[in-house]
Amino acid sequence: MRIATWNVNSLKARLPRVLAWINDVQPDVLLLQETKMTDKAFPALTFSEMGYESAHFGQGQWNGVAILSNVGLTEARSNFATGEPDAEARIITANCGGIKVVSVYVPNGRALDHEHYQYKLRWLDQLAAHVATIASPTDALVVAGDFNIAPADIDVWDMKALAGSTHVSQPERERLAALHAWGLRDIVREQHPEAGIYSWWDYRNGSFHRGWGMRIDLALVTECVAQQTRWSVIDRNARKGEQPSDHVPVVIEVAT
DNA sequence: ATGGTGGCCCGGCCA
Repeated sequence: MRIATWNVNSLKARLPRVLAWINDVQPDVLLLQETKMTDKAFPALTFSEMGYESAHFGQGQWNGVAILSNVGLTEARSNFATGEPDAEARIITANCGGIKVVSVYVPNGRALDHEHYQYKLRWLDQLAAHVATIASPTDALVVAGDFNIAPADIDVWDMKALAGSTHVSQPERERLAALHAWGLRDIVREQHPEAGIYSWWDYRNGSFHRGWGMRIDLALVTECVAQQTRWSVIDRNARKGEQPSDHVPVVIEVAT
């Protein structure tokens, strides 16, 4: 089963590229983030014609997450399964072909001294609670999306340039470590220990061509999924050409 | 590095 995650930065603006990418890569399950549209505007029929069932948790102008699947899609659930429902559309869960998948769009945080950063940390705590509520570490589970966290220094182009900013701070990295302690593994990093593999580059300053990127889009998997992951890739080519998202897809191939 | 792009929807917010 081929499972992918992609922050598309507006599904409306990105639809031609998303459809072309699906035809090219043929994912079985595709997790989307930042659709930036209402549920009514979500092109479910277009995906249906391509053989995918879908579930969308939209908000409109901002955020919005979705799951597409051609191996079945049941028990779709928007928002957190426990605690206070989040006010924003950032997480959706479903069962797809025997694997439970969660599409997440973690808050950006903006700045360490910003109120939004505290929201990010609280949101990550809620994510940990959500995961523990919907699954156990022995289940087949994939939690993937835009985490807005670079797990380690190797995941950014220059730590000096990012000193004191979000995405690399210790408190958010500790939240990620808590997910690992529960039983989720960063399978892409395990399979690709080298430096310089990024999933996001700023639109500004020619960051992509300068290699100024970060690996902030993650596919976290439980042990049984990790053992079955044949290969994984960050599809850097998706950042090239006309009207790219600033993020690229992350793909894992899981034997079933 | 800190706003030079790009998305939302039409001046400013957000990433």
